[in-house]
Amino acid sequence: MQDNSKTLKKLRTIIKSKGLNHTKQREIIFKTILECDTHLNADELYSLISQQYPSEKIGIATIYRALAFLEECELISSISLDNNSKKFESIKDKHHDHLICIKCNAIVEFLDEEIEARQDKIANNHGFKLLNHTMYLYGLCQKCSLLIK
Amino acid sequence: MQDNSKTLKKLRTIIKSKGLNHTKQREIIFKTILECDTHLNADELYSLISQQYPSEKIGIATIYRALAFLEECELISSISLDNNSKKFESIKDKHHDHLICIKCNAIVEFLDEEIEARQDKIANNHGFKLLNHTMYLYGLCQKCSLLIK
DNA sequence: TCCTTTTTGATATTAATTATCATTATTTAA
DNA sequence: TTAAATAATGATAATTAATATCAAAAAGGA
Repeated sequence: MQDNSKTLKKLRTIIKSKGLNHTKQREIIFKTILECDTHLNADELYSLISQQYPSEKIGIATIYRALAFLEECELISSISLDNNSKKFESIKDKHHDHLICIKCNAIVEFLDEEIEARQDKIANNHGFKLLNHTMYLYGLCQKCSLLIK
Repeated sequence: MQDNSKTLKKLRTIIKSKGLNHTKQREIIFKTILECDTHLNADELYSLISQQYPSEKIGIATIYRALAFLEECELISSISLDNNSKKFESIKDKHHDHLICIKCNAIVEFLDEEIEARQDKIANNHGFKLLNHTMYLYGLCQKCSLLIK
């Protein structure tokens, strides 16, 4: 079982530092994203929370608001996919890049030290101080590749 | 003045090979994307075409259909942006990645064969057939780096 | 507790995209 | 060239993700 108490405390600290209120809803939403090992969009998150916390009755608007807030605080990150919906994941994991199937939207996370090093070098060569990057590889996963042939 | 006749011919060939009909509308839409040097979304394309071909009265549904078709034929490519709209560009220019200064928004385009090769390898290792990718490196350019220190 | 401010939930609204369908255009074959 | 068959279009209805509105509820501080 994972321990997210530290990350949840971070959320509380950020909320307080902004002079905002801690709420059950924001905690549940963030906790659910932390505990989930796949990428979720707003609707999927709404369904999941409705199931796991049936007594809370958290509205879909609150989900959207919390997602925007958490992303602003850099506690979660999002990807815009081709099929018109944004998917979110927590930023507790180490940095990684994404391999995305354009057919079934399967997402594989990976990290390649060689590319990371090369990116640094490229930035340096252009006089840039590299701070961050995003890399998305789009293609067909094995299963979809076979279906198409 | 650029010459897109070859690319337009390619469109005709593809259409014929699929047993479909060549139409004025598809030609105008593709031609407009080819001639435009910025990224356009469906609505921007609709406005542009309405201005440039006022007598044609091409409907917005036709724009969407043509965009989906052209993308399927790999004659254009799209990016899903954060603000809920897809932007399109023609695939005539050589592929490149982007280095972006988060301070002054300067953009440097680059291509690194080593990374490209590595990306292919990574996709293969995960059973993916790589079709496309995007890579954005964010940082501070030399000038902004100095200003901040 | 009371007061002020924030947050929520229900729902209306907006905006991008897709579906429907009658009409028009294109292609092919006679 | 013309007729029949099929594909494509344009107008618009429908759908869907996301945002805005607003009264009611919850939080935090005095």
